[in-house]
Amino acid sequence: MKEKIKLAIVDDHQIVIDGLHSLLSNHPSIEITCSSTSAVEIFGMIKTHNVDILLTDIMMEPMSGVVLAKKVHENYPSIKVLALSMSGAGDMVDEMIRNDSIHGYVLKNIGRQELIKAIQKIADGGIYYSEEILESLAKENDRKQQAAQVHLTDREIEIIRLIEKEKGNKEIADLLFISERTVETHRKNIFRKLKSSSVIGLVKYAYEHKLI
Amino acid sequence: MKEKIKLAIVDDHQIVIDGLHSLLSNHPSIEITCSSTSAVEIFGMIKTHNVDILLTDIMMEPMSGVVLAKKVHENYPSIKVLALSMSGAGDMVDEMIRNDSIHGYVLKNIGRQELIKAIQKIADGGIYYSEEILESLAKENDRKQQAAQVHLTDREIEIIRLIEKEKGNKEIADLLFISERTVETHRKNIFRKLKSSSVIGLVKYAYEHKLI
DNA sequence: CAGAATATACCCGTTAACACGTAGATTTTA
DNA sequence: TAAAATCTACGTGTTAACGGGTATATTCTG
Repeated sequence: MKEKIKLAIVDDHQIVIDGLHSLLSNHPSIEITCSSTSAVEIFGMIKTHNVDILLTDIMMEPMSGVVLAKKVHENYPSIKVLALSMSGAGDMVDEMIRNDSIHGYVLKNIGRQELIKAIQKIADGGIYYSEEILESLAKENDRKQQAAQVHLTDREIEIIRLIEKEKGNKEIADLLFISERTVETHRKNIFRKLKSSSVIGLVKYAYEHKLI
Repeated sequence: MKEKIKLAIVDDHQIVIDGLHSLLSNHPSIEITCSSTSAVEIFGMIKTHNVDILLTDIMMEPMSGVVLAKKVHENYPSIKVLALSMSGAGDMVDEMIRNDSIHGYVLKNIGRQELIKAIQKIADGGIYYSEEILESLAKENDRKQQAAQVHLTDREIEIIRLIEKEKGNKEIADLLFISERTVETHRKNIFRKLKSSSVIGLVKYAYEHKLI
């Protein structure tokens, strides 16, 4: 008999964890080794638990699944990540795929069969993206091509979105695990590119280009 | 032995249904008689299935849980409704409680114990609202009362528009032939009224309320 | 007419934001 | 492989922005 696929689950809604648990735990080739409602906590847990695949929600506070996936990929490159999302929030998918931090992305309206299929495919070294995700990925690409006229990088857009949420430089630095100086540098570069000189210009740009 | 509590479940995410199913189906006093990912479908099903309590998600397309609960209450007044929500989207809770269309409201980060407790309490003719809901309900009330009092004066709107045009306090003062101190005072008053603490909040408010 | 709302104006203190530089490490692209 | 872009990071300043007050004249409104 082959080794079971070892899963870690993180989702800030306990009920979803329970649901996934019940759905998957009785499957012969799948084993859930740890789960948590906190991204920070699960990051600590996968150090000591055996984990092949991390099943993570995307929209989580305070640490998003995007950030978690990246950290996991950097620190435990052998662990695969399957992202779960409520809606096809395509914003971040693209970035995650590019930096190889995730190996699959599915919506939560997925069925049991498809979910297991996705897990097995990823465990075998493959990738899995649901139809809806591929669609919204295409849309996101269109949007980016338009935004390319002003050449804002992914990182810069990420920072604009945080600025728009009224985060200070220090907060942004903490959220992205970078130095406050770096945030200032990004901010300056954004100002230069948008020919603006205050956050107001950024927010206006974000609204007009539907970045938010 | 007492009659089992008969549940209907609707949530547009199959995974949540499966989760709830697994969580509740092995409970001795609970029985799930039907479930669906469609509000329309479940409304048809409860006609022929025995249902004591309808467990429904709030954020659903195309028919929201709010509408569904209301229709169920009108057509089958004996059926109790327990609403489930991802986040404490307090907007609609208030309305639902007022027209008696729901008997309970919990967040999806609820645990198994609490969920069962809620179901049993409602089955016994009681009501159940989770702490978070009660809190966000209170907040929502505050927000509404304050929002009703947000009467920005003409002068203040004039100043918001200039701020949005990236004018500094000094520029605004010169344009309106008033002192820079006065502009600062207006700004402070606006902040106070909008419960914001930076220009970003003002600009967002202006965009959202089509002041510009 | 009395109270509320509005527009005006000032003081004091803190700090986050922004200007202008420089520069190494990594990744992408030509 | 060389060049370009991106992300990272630091130093040194200046100042506009913001929080906390107080206060007066005018207009609106019950």
